Amino acid sequence: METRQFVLLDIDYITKNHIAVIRLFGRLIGENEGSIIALDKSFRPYIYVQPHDMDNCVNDLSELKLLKVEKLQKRDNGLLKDFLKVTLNHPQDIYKLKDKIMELKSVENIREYDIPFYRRYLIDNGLFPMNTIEVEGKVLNSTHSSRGGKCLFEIHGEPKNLESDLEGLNMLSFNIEACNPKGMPQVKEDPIIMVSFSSNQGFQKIFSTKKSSLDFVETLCNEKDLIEKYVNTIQSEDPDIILGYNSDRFDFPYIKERAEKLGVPLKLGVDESYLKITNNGLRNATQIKGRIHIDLYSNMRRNLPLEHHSLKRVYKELFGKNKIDIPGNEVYTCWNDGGEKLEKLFRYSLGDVMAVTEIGEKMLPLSMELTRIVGQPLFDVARMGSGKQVEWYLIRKAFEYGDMAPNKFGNYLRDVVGGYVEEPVKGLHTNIYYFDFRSLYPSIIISKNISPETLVEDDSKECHIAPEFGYKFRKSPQGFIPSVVSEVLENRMRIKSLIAESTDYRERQVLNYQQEAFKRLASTIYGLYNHSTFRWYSIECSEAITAWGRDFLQKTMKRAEKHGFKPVYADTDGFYAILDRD
DNA sequence: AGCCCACGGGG
DNA sequence: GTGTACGTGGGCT
Repeated sequence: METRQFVLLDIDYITKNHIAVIRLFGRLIGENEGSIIALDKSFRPYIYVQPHDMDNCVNDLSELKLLKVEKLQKRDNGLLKDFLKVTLNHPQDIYKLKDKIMELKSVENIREYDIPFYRRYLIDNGLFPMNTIEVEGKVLNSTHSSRGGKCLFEIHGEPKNLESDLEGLNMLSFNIEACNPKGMPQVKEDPIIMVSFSSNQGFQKIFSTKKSSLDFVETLCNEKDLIEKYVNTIQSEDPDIILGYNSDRFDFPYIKERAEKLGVPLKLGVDESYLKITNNGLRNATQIKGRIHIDLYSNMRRNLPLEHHSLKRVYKELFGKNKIDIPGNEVYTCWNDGGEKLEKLFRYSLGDVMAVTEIGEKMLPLSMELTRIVGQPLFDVARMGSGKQVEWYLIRKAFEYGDMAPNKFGNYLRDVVGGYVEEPVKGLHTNIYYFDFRSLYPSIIISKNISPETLVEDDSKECHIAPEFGYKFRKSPQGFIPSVVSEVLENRMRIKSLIAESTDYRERQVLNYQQEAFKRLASTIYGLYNHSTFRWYSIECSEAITAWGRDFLQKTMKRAEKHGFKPVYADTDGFYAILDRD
């Protein structure tokens, strides 16, 4: 038996002899260097069955080809209930059998049937991507490469999650150029004329089909050679993270189609697998096995509230600097006229890709910390909205607490009355005081124990009663959502105190990203209560929170007025007031 | 006011 | 892929 430690970058499963095998992709740390693919054959897919009648249900299920059926108890909506854990051979079997199981008369419902296999694996094993994982087992195969070799490993026993710092990951940004005299390049006609690279390790290079005296430009004979060079560069640089700007929707689809046309295999994965473009709704997402492809454009749209998100605009916002710009419609003439214009095009292209690296270095730490909290792959977390991030965090918490996750609900949004607002009093005010609640809504969730399962009809227990609506929330025991929210806030406070103690700049930076990530999670949760796509959806919880919010704010304003403050503006969780000294 | 649809961003 | 799906703003009814 051997031990390996690695940063968990990515995860998927493959099928071998009809058995699903989990693959963990990682960057080795410690004595061994390079990348690792660790196989785990031991994990099986399962769902929960909620029976009408336990005995009949066990009987009915025995007719189906199932691996195992076990009775167990889980807390569901606050009550301990009996369930059957149904284990199957292959994740696909769930897709095939879930309707059949649902149709059985003895079955009331099926639960947790739509948690993807690799996510289930991460949750059940307590593993967090972008953390260090320790595995025991045997090396199946190992080869050497520029960055320390590749190791194929078979896991025996339980993988362990170790707390550790995250550093030394190789980020490579790329950017392609193509041009058309009349507008956007057309993939059917217009070849790729250059590919630019920049890494956080100082690698900077342009491959092009035209010559240049610039030392960072290397010339290839034709487009086919250029794309082959592109593949070779990714394999030799062997990045953990590949960055692009709008690469999900432009660079990768473009390069893929050109490569197909020219017959170049795009073996970009650490296992030499092909890139895969998946359709996530309207969006494309390009996956490369063992590397994390992040399209910073979507990240910027989510995290920077700007009027638009061109690379130029985002770069200016984050660094206050302008980069060399060539308007899209001039690329064609620069390329064809050559000379100084062409040199400028090369410099522009390199500038773009270097900007992508800079933005990545600045913005990715938050996504990485979020990944380490949410516990799903960075690739996924980077493409999730904050609502989905929270939901996956909660699904993991539910597992930890022994709670059954609710099923998905619906797909609509209900309008709920928001916070209390008083329009500003016109005029120039001096001597202004600002009163605000710290994390108002999260605090209300905790103090009023607002959770779907604490909402009760009867008066038999001690309850908090919501203003305006009269909804009753029992005072104890603490509800699922309130306990998660308080855990999140406690974590944030703990991290803030660590920041205060720490003297190491880098450590403080990481901690600061962590506390920001927790803050985002906490403040997102309340807003999800009125999204029917949220598994813990509850219109009553949503209404109760804002009702208490309005109540607290108005009461506080009245008390302030008694002490001589005159409110001039109020909004949701705070108000401005002037103090009359006359 | 509500519904549907296109767009973003890339050269 | 244990399939699923963005947010917003404008035009139209």
